This record gives sequence, C-alpha cells and structure tokens, in this order.
Amino acid sequence: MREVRVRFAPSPTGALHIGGIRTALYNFLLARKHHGKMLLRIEDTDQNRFVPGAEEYILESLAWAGIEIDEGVGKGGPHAPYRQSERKSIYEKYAQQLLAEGKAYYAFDSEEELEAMRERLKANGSSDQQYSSVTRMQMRNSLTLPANEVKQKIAAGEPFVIRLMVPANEEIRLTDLIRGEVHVHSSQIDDKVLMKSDGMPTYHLANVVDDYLMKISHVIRGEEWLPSAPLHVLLYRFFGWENEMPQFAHLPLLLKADGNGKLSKRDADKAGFPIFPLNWTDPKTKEFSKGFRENGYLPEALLNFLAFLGWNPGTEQELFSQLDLIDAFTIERIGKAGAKFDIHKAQWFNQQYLRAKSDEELVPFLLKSLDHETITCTHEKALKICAAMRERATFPQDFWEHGKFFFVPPVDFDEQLISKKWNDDVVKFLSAFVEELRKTAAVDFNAAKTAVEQASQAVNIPSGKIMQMLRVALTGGASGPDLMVTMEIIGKDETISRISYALQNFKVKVS
RNA sequence: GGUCCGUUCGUCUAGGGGUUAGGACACCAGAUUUUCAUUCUGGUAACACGGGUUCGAUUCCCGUACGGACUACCA
Repeated sequence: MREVRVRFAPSPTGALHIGGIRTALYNFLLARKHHGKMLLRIEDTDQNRFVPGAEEYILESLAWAGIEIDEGVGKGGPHAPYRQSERKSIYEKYAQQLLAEGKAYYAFDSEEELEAMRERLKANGSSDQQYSSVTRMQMRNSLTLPANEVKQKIAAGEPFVIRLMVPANEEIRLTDLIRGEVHVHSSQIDDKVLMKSDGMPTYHLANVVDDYLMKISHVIRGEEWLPSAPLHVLLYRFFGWENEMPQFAHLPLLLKADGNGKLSKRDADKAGFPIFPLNWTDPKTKEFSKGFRENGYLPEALLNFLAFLGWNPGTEQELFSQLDLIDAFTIERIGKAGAKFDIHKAQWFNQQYLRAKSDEELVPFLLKSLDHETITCTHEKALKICAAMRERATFPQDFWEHGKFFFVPPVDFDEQLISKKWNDDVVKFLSAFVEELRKTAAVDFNAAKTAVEQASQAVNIPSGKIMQMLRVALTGGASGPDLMVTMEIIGKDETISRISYALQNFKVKVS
C-alpha cells in the first residue's frame, strides 16, 4: 500500500467554515492513523475572490483545533510552493501538454458569445446549454479556426482560455470510498475551462496537477465536488496518471439545524451559535462574527463533536480524545447523508470536556475572566469557586458569568420569585439566621450549616422552605452552587450584609 | 429544467431479510440532594411513500415524493 498523503486545500476567500474544519479533521485523522502526511495547500487561483487575512485565519484555526500540518503553507516541504498562485508556470506546462496532444484547445469566445450560445440552445429546447462536443464546433476556437489565425490571435494578445476536449460518448466511472461506484456519461460534462484568460488555472486543472505532483493518496473533500469528480478522473487519464490517481471520498454536507439546506452563516447567526472557528471580521463589509473559540468551546470538544457529524465508530462510546479518534477512524464508517448541525450536542461535548478537568485546571479560566474585569482573587478562593461551580459549567466563562456574586453583591434579583415566596416566615427565619451567624467566629461550611439548623429550631420553621429565598438574597438568582459553600466563600460579613439588605428591601408577600 | 447524491426517534446515529429497531443529545416525570445543579431511574419518540423479490422486508430491487449538491473564465 502506498504512503497515505492527504491534503486540506481551502481557498482564502473568507473565514474558514466549521465544515472546513471537519474536512480537515477527517484528512488529518486518516493521515495520522496510517502514519502518513497531512498537507495544507492554499487554492488561491481566483484573484477576484482573494480576501486578505484569510490564509492566516486558516492557519490559526487549524492550529487552535490541534490539526497539525506536516507539509504545506506555513510549514514548507519537498513539493513547495504550496500556494497555487505561485505555481502558475507548472499548470501552464501541463495545459500545453494537453494542447499538444489534442486533448485541449484554445477558445476565444467572448462572454456575450457564450451567452448567445446558451440562449440559442435554450430556445431550441435543449435540456442543457453546455460548451461541449455538440456545440464546440460552432464556437470560435482552435478547432474551428484556421491554425494561423489562432496563432495570430494569441500573438496579438487576444484573450483566450484553454478548454478540455471531453469525449462525446463515454461512460466515466469512479469508485468513491463513501458512495461506491459512481458513473457519469461524458455528455454530461462540458468542455471545462482549464486555463483562464488571466493565465490562472481553474480548480479542476490545478487540483489534479497538484494532487499528482504532491503524491496525494486520498482526496477527502466535500460532496459539492462529487459532480465534477468524473471530470477529474478524465484529466488523470488524459495525463496518463491513472495508476497514481488518488482515491476519492466525498463527505456528506453539514446542514442547518432547522428546516433544510446547507449550513450557512446566516442560519447560524439566527440560531445564535457560531459557524467560524475563530472571531472574524470581514474586511470588506466589516461584519463581525464570533468564533467557537471565543464562545468558550474547547478545541478537543469541538473536534469530538465534529468527528461525530457524519462518522461514528460503531460502538456506543462517544467521548474520544484526539488519539482515540485517530485509532478508531476509518473512511468506511463515514455516512452518506448530510448531518444537521445541532449546537446542543456541541454544548454537551463541551461540558463533558470541561468537567473532565481538575479544579486546578479550571482555575485559569476563572482568573482570565477576572483579569478582564480587573478583579483580583487569591488562588485559594478561585479554587473553591471552581470546585463549587464545576458541575453546572458548560463554558470556561461560566465560572465568572454565573458566579459574579462571589465578587460583587447582586444588583438584579429574581423579583418574580421574591414576590411569590418572600413571606413572614422567611423574614423570621433569616433574622434568626443572621443572629446565629453573628455568634460564629467565621462562616465556613459547617458553621453555616449549624447556623441554619439553629435558626430553624429557634423559629420553628423547616429550613427547606426558606433556602431558595436565602439564595436569592445572597446571589440574586434562583440557582447556583451549594449555599453553605457559597456563604463560606463570600464570608461572614458579606453574608450578613446581603441578608440584611434583603430583609430591609424585599417586600413581604401579603396573603 | 438536466445530471448526480441522499432519506432510521425533533437532532446525531447503530443495526440489518425474522430484533421488544439499540445508544447519545434534547424534552418530560420520579428519586436523591435541608436549596440549585449534579447524579440515578423511568418515559415520550423513528425505519418517507408505493410497488416488486421473498414464507417473511425497515433491511434487497424498481419507481414516486422530498431534500441536497452541481449545472461559471468560483472554489
């Protein structure tokens, strides 16, 4: 078996989509599993769509996700350059080869002429309007024009493209690792442009030439390429590279969560979740999009989630480290159908990975948020807070977001709950509770617990009934970590102060 | 329109000629927790439809419907 060499080949036309990360991941997993190589090639042959910063974004996204590149842009390697715009002369050479062998031809048709041709065919009721074996002889190209005129036009600098001469009547078949046998009749493929008039190759030419030159063994890419895969097979054949042709695996698409259709940025925005790995501001529109990283997704959790969108190991295990994924991954177990993107599951994965961390590992998350708020905190206190909050945290920022009350008294209280449950018993109980607290030297978990019991006995009211109101008084909300622990962390004085505030300001329910 | 690809709980999916069609997320209920969450237990919920083949089809075949991709000098 030949060395596994795979490539991730994005275009720098904007932020890398989350589906791109999944494609990169599958490539990476296959490479690692077979001790092969993972290449990164930048397909920047369309100069009109080039977006500054996009390449850096791709690199940073992959690095964040932990998808390591062995060879390619940002890394170098024996097949450099890995940026297609820097390989122009290579493609030119291969296009000339096809030209010389009569497998491609020059075409001079203007946009208007192409449009007229399509209109004409449409009017005739033709089912498709392609530049193909049936129409090419009616167009202006090196097949229909005298050789010296062609030469003259080129010498005169008239714009031209090079088109592939697709055979008229042939069944082209390929074996896709995911979909099995796929066959397409050559009449369905048009005479694709190989070299554009600006001298740049199109995807089809550049892709095939590079994959061959870079000795790619497996092409794992999105399903949107399936219809043109037969064309690529044809190119390999024309070049005489059939024996070196990579195996193809066309991945199912990522679909939007509600309704149908491909997952787009618009849909993600609407549903309130990210679609890009990192923050991104479109340089043209200045439109800002928050990334998975900035939303608090841990890369290992996101990767685990992404891996399971269209693939599964066939067991009931769902939590897989990167090493586990490498071990378990096989192309055969990739599904055929598109997968809808459910952010709930992504959150669940994140929660699992967050909880798997020790309290110590959690501390930096809280400290980072506090740093942002310019609040200082001892390591010991941070450790206690993280320990108390860990079971209810989904994201690293939750320790701060849901635990602000550890540092500042609450300002917003759950008014609805107060108006419903703040009654005479609560007031009696909490007053007694404050008395008990005053008697204790310091409030720790046990002291708090004892004080609750003492107060309960003193006023003869079961503590269960008032705990929720105690929580509202201390934290403002109806849910949060263990109350005794909470009181221990905020300390005796602050506890008394907050309860006193509540006793003075909360209105008793009139029954 | 044409070509290609697809279709198992709401979602991700396992499975595969005879199964109580399994798991996970989400949702709901109960238990535990003096509060909240966690945890535990349980529950609702699926083979798109119609024909074949077969003793038997969700599974194989063919249609239909629905969805998607492609149909550029974009990738």
